[in-house]
Amino acid sequence: MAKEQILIVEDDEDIQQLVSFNLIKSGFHVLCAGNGEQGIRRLESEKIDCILLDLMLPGMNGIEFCRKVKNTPEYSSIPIIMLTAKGEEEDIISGLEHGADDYIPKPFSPKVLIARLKALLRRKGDSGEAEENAETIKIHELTIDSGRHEVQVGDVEIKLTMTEFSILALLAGRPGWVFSRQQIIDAVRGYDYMVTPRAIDVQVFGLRKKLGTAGEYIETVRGIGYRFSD
Amino acid sequence: MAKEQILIVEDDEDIQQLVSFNLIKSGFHVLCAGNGEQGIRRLESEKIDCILLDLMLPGMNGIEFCRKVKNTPEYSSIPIIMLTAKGEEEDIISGLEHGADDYIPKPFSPKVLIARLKALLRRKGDSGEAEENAETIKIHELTIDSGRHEVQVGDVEIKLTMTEFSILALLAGRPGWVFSRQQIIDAVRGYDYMVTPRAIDVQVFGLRKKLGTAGEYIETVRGIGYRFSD
DNA sequence: GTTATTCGTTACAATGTTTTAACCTAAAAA
DNA sequence: TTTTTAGGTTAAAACATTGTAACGAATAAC
Repeated sequence: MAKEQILIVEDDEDIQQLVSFNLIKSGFHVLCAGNGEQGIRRLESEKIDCILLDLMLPGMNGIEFCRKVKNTPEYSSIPIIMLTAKGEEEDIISGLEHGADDYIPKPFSPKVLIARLKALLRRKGDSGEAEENAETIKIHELTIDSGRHEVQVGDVEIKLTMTEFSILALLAGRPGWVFSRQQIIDAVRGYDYMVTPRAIDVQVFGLRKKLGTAGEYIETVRGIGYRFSD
Repeated sequence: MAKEQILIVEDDEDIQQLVSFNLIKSGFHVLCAGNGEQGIRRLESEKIDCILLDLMLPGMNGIEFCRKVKNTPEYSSIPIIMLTAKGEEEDIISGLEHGADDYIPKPFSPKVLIARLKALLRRKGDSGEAEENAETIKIHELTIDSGRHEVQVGDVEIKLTMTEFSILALLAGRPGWVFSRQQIIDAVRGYDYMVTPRAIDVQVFGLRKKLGTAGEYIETVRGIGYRFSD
């Protein structure tokens, strides 16, 4: 997976540096903004995966920033973690009310920060992909159960590897739709995964073999890619 | 369904407020008590659907409160979620032994709290008033008693550690379902607990060893995680 | 304080999976 | 028909995942 970009909106330079240092050390890309206006501008120009937001800001305050982000459809799904000082309970509540996803009370240890950040991104990631996961796909005599990672042809269970399973689930999830080899790679291994497209052919070959006659549902579209027949 | 009434027993006002706010936002009715005695009085005067209980309380402590509630037939079916600080593992076990239904380690995010609470109420709701004990899982020759933290293979009792027990209960609670290592960590240690996923392998190894032949029910799903066979 | 327990980490070997590259065949284009 | 191109098939190499043991830190029990 590509490095995630984190936007820090914080006016105190020391904290900004501290946080930024730790994030970079943990493998994130970091952008900084010293106030709300600058933060918004950063959002406009870059793809941000998560915002770390100090509530006490000069100019536009944290709550306002939070509201603005969450009210902009384009950014509303970006998770926000508030960094809050003691005695800002009022603001914490207000922030959560305006759509912030979590808060970390100051002083916080870098470890806690990283842990929470990762947890949040993980949760976002899960629910994001879950949309494609129609729990159980039934098509022709095939049953594809994502929850148990199991495929059946009729009543016979077929043992598939992770990649084979993912490809089958992808194709069968949209019968009739043609996927290019690159699309399959992107979906199954993530963008920025570098392989020869031909690797997919080998996977499809194995898949067809294991599925037996049902393997014929996986059709080759010459010059384009593969699809599952409907 | 009518709004569910939640009783918060917690002496720290900040936390009380924060939790209460989030519960209200999620559509619950909330009552608060600053200590155990007050909590009992609330129970007497109102119909409570779930109790959120801080273990560190002035006066009557959390465990005692827990015991009292669970020993009163009238209240014994009310689920209790403990809010526990780090380093209270002893108390967690003790609490679970005295009938608490779940625990959430501090610091917790409001979202996690809500999620767990809803999950618990759903479980209680499913089994209904009819079946009091949804706490014991029986599968194959295994008996897993969450209430008293005990596992038996046939008639032989197996001594498991907290973590091993939780993992087993999680997997066996949904046979056939595949859990990723990360899901197991989130469920067992709380969502922002940072460990290598491989720590789960080691736990599973120990678990299989202790369970003997029954350990074979814990299946490895290569590339994904583990599951309990059904 | 000392000892025992639990849990996370790391290292290594064993095993399984995925990619590559090669060659072969079938379909389209010339 | 011949040439070109895309896809099928296979084996070997590269890579990833898992089981397992050993170590160490943190905590609880003595």
